[in-house]
Amino acid sequence: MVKETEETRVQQTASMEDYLKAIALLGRKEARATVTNISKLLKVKKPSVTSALAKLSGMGLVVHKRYGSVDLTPDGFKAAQDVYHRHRILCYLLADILKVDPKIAKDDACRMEHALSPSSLERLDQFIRFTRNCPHGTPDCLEGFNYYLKHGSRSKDIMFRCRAAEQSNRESTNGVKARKESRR
Amino acid sequence: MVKETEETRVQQTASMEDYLKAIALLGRKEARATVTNISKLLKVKKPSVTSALAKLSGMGLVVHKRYGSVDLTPDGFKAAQDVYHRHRILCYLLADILKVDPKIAKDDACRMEHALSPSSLERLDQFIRFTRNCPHGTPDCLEGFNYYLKHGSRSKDIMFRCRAAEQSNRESTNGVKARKESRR
DNA sequence: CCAGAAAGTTAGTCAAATCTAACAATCATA
DNA sequence: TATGATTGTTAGATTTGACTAACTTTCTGG
Repeated sequence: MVKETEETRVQQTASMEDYLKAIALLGRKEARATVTNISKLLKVKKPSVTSALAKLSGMGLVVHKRYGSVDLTPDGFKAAQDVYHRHRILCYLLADILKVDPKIAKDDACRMEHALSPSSLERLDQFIRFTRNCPHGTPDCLEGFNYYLKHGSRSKDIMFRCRAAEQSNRESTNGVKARKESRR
Repeated sequence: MVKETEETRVQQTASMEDYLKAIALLGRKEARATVTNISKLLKVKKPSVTSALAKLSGMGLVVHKRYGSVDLTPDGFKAAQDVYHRHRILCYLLADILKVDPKIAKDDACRMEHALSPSSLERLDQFIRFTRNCPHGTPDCLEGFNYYLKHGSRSKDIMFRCRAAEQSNRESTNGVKARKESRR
């Protein structure tokens, strides 16, 4: 018997993930998910959309009536949510924690979201939750970092609260990974 | 007159960046950068390497003597350094700060490195430097985060040092970016 | 030195994802 | 309700980056 939380999640290509995300986004606004709208949003030509929809239909992720409506199946919806979650998490890290310009943060997130593994996503999510659920507001670390960003050095005031603790600092990972396996 | 720091850096594709990184890596070891070695490292077949080298030659990033040596030009070296820097920064974030399994961290970094803009890289770099140059060791925030990761909740002890401070928390960025412009 | 092994290349194929041009369906309104 | 505009599709070309099969060059040990 198979676990019910079965993650049979077939890996989408970056392109297909973008289409799913766009469809989900348009679907929940006044703007309907149509070939033309998707085309405009992703800045691709309409035939590219038609062809992508055919592929996504084949994978059972959308239902596309010829000359008609475009809808996500439950699987498609889940997949889209998944991409969008990765997107939001990356965006938050970049824009809100690291103070990258929001537009650039969004663009980067749009590209990186296709490359984030579940494990990394999970940890990033935890980290963000950690920085947000401090009962007194901005945790020291972020406050300190914001100061550091602005002035180029640490605030003496914030700094002295820093504890002594050793950090094992391994220099590992030679930095190259097979192209083949790094595809999604 | 043009600025001398002219960043005429032509955007490489992810694939080309991988080749550059591999060549740089092999170049500075006992293992020479040869077609066969690059092929093994990136897990692609040799004809793919030959063809990539032809392209990189055309771009003036490597010098490849037929049946012979493979060397980075100064530009190629710079480009390779650049990719590798992005790689190390992402790896550090994932593995050392977020405590993602090193192998997974490396794989993720290998994919995300192609999508990180200079601005985000810069901020990430600053953040990491910030977490490392604390004169007393691990800054509170990381110490606190490590505790949080292990126990699922904050350490009361660490927490009370957290300052009150308001955080303006905008929910922005609708999360879709044109595919076209998100290519490199 | 020369024969087989190893390394590298060439030529041609394939798949993914885009594009353009031309056609077909639907809509909107006069 | 006809007709022009909008929307969507089909067919076919292009690009990128991989692959296989077959060939050529270089190296190496007897």
